[in-house]
Amino acid sequence: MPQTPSTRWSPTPEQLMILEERYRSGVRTPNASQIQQITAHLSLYGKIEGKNVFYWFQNHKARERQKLRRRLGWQHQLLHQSEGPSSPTPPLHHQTPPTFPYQGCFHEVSSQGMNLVGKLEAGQGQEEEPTGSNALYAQPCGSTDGPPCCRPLRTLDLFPTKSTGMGDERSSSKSSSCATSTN
Amino acid sequence: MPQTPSTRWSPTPEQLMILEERYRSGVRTPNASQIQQITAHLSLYGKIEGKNVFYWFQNHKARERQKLRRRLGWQHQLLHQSEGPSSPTPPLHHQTPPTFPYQGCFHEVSSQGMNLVGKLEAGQGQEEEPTGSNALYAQPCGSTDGPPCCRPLRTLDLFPTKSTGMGDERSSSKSSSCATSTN
DNA sequence: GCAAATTAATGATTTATTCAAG
DNA sequence: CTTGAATAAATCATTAATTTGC
Repeated sequence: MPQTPSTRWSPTPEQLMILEERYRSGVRTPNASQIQQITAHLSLYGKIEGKNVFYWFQNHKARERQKLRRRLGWQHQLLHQSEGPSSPTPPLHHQTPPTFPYQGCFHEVSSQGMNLVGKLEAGQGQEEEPTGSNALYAQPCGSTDGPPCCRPLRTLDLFPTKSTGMGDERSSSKSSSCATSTN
Repeated sequence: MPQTPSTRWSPTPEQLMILEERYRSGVRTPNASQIQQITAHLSLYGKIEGKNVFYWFQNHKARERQKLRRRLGWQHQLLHQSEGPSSPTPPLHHQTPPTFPYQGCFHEVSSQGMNLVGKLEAGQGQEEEPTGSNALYAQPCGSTDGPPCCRPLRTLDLFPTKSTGMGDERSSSKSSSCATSTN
């Protein structure tokens, strides 16, 4: 195939600039509306599709995260998201039916210093409430028009976004109506 | 700095790994025996007490739950968020069985060796703003662009799709309809 | 100086977890 | 208990840089 239709989108400097700007503005996972908007904007500078925008944000985020992790070494911090594939995931299923024996276990387990046993339980329940800021996320989906089979990702339309408080222009709107072509 | 006289326990990577492994294995609320066992195991990698294990599970569980709640929990909670004039009310058509999330802005994958037609949905991105502002997650549900979401499972004929008509078709091949109301 | 080959970036796909709902 | 929805991580594949040979 002499003609290799660019299968891959390549962002133009302008597009990249806009994307980065958006990113810096706080947009990490734009939702449909956001993506549409951004796509429309970017389209003025070159061919682009929503998925490109979506992917870009996804990859950018992931890679930034990756870099930071590697650089700073995410030793022991409050970062437990999922990490390594080191273990082959033992097929361990429910090992023990957790009933509820926390309290009891305490004095038994903790051998030394457990001064706050009493408050522990209580404190745990409340914990800290989320700050409340929310950002928008998008959910992508593509309709490959080739094979007659499209798994309709049913996503509920939501529009939570209540002004994250960042100065982003997040318009919360849903709108997800799409037409799947021949499936 | 010598030992960390921190009053707080900080899980080492190994410990965290083990804990997560246990969590993934299904342990949500370990009982005394479980905590003992886990604590013993973790103690090999660093100082730890049973309460730490207990707390970790409690917090982890709660946190995951909260996170999820933020993302998907608001479905029927704030379903009616007066969007006002511009916001398109959720096109909840009783007819449309599964909500269609993302529209397809996909085109055929003209790849030479791409024989994997089956597609799944793509994931989103997380957020890791180095700028300093941490954002929270919101509810996504967009459909402007989309990652691949076609899966050769069953030919489900979705509604005729209204294809609102997006004048934005710059791509010639793909015929995806991205119908989004002007938001 | 240019062009082919190699390497690095990064866009696009796939996979695996997780919690919630039916 | 099974299914649903959604992400983040991991991976694949292709384009862009860079290097190297002539």
